Amino acid sequence: MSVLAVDQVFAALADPTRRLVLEELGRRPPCSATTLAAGLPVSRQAVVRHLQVLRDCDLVTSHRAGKEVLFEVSPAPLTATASWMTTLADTWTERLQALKQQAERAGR
Amino acid sequence: MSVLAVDQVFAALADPTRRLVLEELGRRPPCSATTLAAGLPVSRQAVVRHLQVLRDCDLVTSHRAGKEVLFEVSPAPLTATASWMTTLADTWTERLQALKQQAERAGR
DNA sequence: CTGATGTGCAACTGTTTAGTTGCACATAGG
DNA sequence: CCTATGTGCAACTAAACAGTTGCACATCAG
Repeated sequence: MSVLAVDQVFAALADPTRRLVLEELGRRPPCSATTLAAGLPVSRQAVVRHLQVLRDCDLVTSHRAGKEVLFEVSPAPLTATASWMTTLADTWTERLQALKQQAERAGR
Repeated sequence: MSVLAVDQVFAALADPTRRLVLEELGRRPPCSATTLAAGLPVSRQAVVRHLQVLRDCDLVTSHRAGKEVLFEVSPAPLTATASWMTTLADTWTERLQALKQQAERAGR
């Protein structure tokens, strides 16, 4: 997963309303932006823009069905970003332990 | 980990400059904002504000040493947020699989 | 063909926030 | 005591962004 993609996923998940859209979409069968907006405290256009952002980083997928566009959650980037974070955290933990051991040797 | 904390961690990591500060701090021994700013393309004040944000969600810790304040990475919230994301992704994956099985039964 | 429902696009507003600069205060060293 | 260096606080600017509203276009039903 590229760093740019991680950047986009973080930026997408940083907004509370956008996470709300994502969670609401996760609770439903594939549905349109209009249907989704009916159960949310923002306008349809706002939901559409959020869905576009989420689609740009592949957190949702969309396909036309007749005259409406159906959206669906796609959890793959979430998993990838989570493992990226875990790797980073592990690296820092190792470095911190190395620093502490170094401090112990110096203090002895 | 509370949802509010997850919110803060996402908001903190969403900014590229702030991730740069965090990564740079992870590569160094504990150091001050002034030292850190010397190796970054932004002013000291900008670094200070980023470090305050990072400290608000416990991604870094700080302590006074004489006349300077030393900062250090603290990976715990990162690990917690990563596992939160993994859990969410797993939930959605299960729901998607349930929907597909339902579609198969309906199509038969 | 006509009306109804749904989507797409553009302009506008208000708010948030990253970044800078300037200055006041505190602390170590001569 | 006095100067260096480092930190903390406040005001200001510029850019990004969420949200809204209005209107044009497309699609299905009668």
